[in-house]
Amino acid sequence: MPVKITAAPTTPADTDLPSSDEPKAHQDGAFRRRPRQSRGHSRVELLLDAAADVIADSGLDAATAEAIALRAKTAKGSLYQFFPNRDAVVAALALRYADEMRQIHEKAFPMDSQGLALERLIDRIVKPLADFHDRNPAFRRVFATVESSADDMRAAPARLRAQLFESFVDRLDVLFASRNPRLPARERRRAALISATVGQAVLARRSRASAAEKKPLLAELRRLLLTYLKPLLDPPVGTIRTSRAPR
Amino acid sequence: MPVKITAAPTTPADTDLPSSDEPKAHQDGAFRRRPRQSRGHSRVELLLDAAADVIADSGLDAATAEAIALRAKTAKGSLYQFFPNRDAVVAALALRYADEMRQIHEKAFPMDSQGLALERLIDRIVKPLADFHDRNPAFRRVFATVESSADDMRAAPARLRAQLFESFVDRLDVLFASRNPRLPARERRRAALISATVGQAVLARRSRASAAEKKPLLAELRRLLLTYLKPLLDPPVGTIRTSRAPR
DNA sequence: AATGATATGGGAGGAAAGCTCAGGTAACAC
DNA sequence: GTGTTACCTGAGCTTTCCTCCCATATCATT
Repeated sequence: MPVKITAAPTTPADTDLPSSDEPKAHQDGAFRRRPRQSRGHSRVELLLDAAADVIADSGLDAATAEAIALRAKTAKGSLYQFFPNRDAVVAALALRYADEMRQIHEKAFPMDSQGLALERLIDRIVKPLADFHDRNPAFRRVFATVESSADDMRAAPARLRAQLFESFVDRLDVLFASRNPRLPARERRRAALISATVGQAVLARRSRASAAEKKPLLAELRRLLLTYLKPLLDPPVGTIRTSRAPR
Repeated sequence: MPVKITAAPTTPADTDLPSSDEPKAHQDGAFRRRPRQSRGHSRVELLLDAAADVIADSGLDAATAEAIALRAKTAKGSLYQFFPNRDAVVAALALRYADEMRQIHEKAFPMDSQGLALERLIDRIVKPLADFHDRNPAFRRVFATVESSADDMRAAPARLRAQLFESFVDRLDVLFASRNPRLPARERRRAALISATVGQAVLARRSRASAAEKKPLLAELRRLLLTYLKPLLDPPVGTIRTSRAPR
């Protein structure tokens, strides 16, 4: 359903506002008030889990404040205790996903890539991402939001996804550069972009496929990436696959 | 009874998608009342165009009945004259897209594929789809709706997209079979699925890319598909490179 | 030109979701 | 135990947007 948020009166009598220093950076806007007791922390986690469940089951639009609260076995009021509005819940969930995703990326890109066969390298990156999708069925949907949406809160997941994707492409770019320094930069980046796009798409499709098809689809993705990247990264001796200096 | 669902298109003789010569079988649900004067017809077109504009500019959620009517320089009441509800407008738009898309598919898959080089074949399919994306910036968004959504009307675009995708995969499947009859069916279908997924994803990304990158991205997609499909469709050794008369 | 059929526009009604608030309970510090 | 602060609750207020209605305007046909 179209959900527009209102300017939100925001006339809270006092609101322990900035007060002083703030080590937090981005999450400042995501919370109305940060939880201070363990009870509060776990409630927030509960709410995020509930949101993920609802979204996985019935889609983003079904994740109304009411539905989330209900699923979390709590009251709507509690939700608004910590979150300024409904979209902030989804944004926070997106943040949680993004964090985990970033960790996966961190791990998947080894320093010592040089020694690895391309095949192993692809495996090392693709596998944990597939697992992540399996573990988080709501992930795809949270980040399925499209870019525009003038609204700031609403656009948060899309922005986050763009960032995440960007940084992933950057990593690929660096990796490719280290494997084949003779590959021209533009071409290299394009290959990184394509690889990321393709990987994302096939993984998304895989997560909707029947259990029996999951493994073969993953294998096929590997093969696809391998045949695509091989000529770029492990070029046949003495040839560079570009227009310049064919030799 | 909203939009008719016919899964399993498989053969090239069905084309059961709504075409204007059918009185009121399928679109009965999509229209509250069909326009009978040219004025009404053009108003409907105007409304759909307006909806496409709004969606392209500000996303699906922004396309409220009010916003659409405003953009079309008409009144909400007129909208409800023809459409039973807001979602029906989007559904109708989706239908319009699906129609055009189907025509493109029709044209892109030639009967005489046998004689064509794989490279030309890919071109012939990919190019018109890229053009379509360029012509219809709202397309991606209309069909971006995720599958769930218990609502019948709401889910129409997603169903339509699934159908369209399915039929596209079917066509690829048939094409692949004719090019390499020795390819096992499951493997063949998987290749078709992957090809379609990948093509879709890269085209979607391309439509968001800068003007300068559009062409190279398309070229890269072609190369990707070529290297992926080559070993499957034009197997290196012991192949039957037949056009007809396989034996 | 008359007259019925069709189309238009704007506003009322109402449902659904967002959000608030006053009043309560739990946790923690002393 | 007492005080303070953090948290919880859920009925209800507000907003948004869908949908209906109907007076008025336009068309189409005799």
